[in-house]
Amino acid sequence: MSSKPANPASPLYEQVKAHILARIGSGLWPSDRRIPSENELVEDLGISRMTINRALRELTAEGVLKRVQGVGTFIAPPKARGDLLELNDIAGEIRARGQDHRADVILLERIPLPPDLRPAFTATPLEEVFHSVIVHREGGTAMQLEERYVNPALVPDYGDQDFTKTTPYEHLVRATPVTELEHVITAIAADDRVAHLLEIPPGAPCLLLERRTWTGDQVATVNTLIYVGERYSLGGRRGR
Amino acid sequence: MSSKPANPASPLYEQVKAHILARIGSGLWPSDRRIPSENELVEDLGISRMTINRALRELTAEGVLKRVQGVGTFIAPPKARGDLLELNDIAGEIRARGQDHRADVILLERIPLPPDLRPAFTATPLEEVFHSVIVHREGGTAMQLEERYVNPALVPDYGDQDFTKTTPYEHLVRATPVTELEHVITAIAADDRVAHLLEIPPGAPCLLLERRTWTGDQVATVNTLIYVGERYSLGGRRGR
DNA sequence: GTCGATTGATTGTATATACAATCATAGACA
DNA sequence: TGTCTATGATTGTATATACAATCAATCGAC
Repeated sequence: MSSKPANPASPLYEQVKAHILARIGSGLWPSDRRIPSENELVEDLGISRMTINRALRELTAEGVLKRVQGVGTFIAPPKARGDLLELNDIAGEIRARGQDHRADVILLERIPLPPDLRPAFTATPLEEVFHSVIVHREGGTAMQLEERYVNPALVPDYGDQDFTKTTPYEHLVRATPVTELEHVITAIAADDRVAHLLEIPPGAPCLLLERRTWTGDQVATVNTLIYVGERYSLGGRRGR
Repeated sequence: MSSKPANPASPLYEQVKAHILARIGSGLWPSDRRIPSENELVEDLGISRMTINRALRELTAEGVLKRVQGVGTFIAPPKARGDLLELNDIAGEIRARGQDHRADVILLERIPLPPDLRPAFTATPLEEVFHSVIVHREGGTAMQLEERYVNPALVPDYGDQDFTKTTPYEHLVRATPVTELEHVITAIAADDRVAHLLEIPPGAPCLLLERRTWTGDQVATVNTLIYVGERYSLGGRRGR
């Protein structure tokens, strides 16, 4: 390795961090790779060990590295992402669990905007919307009932999709980049329709997630997602 | 101020952090207060300046302190929050609706750490925790059952609070600046205990929010919040 | 009274040095 | 072959020292 990192405008410890991040970013140091020890970096970079230590310690605190006393310093695997406020890709989640995902398309059609949805689309007056109802299954067991109303101006081909092969999520994420999002979560008891579609007893507790997304200044989607309480939870983590 | 902080089981810089967090938690050092300078803390605690500096630097990175070169070190104000992922102040929400808030304190005690909570506090081994159970009412109607386990090292006076006058939320926001947060949300059917405390029929759908917060590298609180599905929902909005 | 320079206080960074703690490996011995 | 101990490598912490950079207050000149 070469001598002192360049860019004297920032402190040395920051330069060491940048040096390491560049090696990670370039793929030179992939996940789980052991990097040179502190003393090796002292030789390589001609910087004091305490400065190296600070850089490595901060990258460790930031989740970029993991260190084992007596052993060495390793590139940490990328963090699993998942946040309540993000769009939920139930198919992806199910597959990530090594389970078989299946989508039962109950309905997919273009309809006149129902009067009770007018308030939701006030900002984006429409005559018609796409309406889809899909049950997502994990290993055959119903997990989520998804009902969506989609703005055809943004996704003209929504109605042509085969949602047994792809999912609305996958399609919408590409077609309607989310610039704003609002949601409400509560718990409901499954009524007869929901209980039937999700194959649970009437009255069983379900998580109801209502969500509206915008792309630019247009309402893109209005979604009602119902999860079987016993089979699903939403989680997230937020930190420094 | 007295001499070296106690508890030699942890490194000095951690002890200094705990020492400072205890002063914040006790209300001795409120928001925006300037704390003693590094050199003053060197005198007060008889520890090297580099060790003090490390403690203060880490608390700054964690959002607990803010530092101004040439001026001093200050207690950072609690961050403005207003998001699903943030702490929910049910009392504040109820009052904001112009409704009367009341807290029924079912229990508030200091207990040995229950074995089933050990995993939650793995990162912060404790012998004891504070345990509180409170029912929050809006205009007399039960809305939320709140159960909390609180780290006494961070909030030594938690057990002395009158939570009919203030709320755990108000107290904890001050005492345990949240530097990391994780949660799980799901829907449950109220069991007999919950149904009794929330005055709802057994089996009624409730939103279950389980949350764990960290202050610095210590687990601060482990919370179980149960909301009556029919009476409460959690919402949020996110934009660019 | 205003402006600029100086001073003192404080935080910020870097280095050298020392010792502690942990881990993995190699070697010795039964 | 299995166990135990010693060794070397590595990270972890603590201290002392030095200089840099920034801020606020004070002082002096105009």
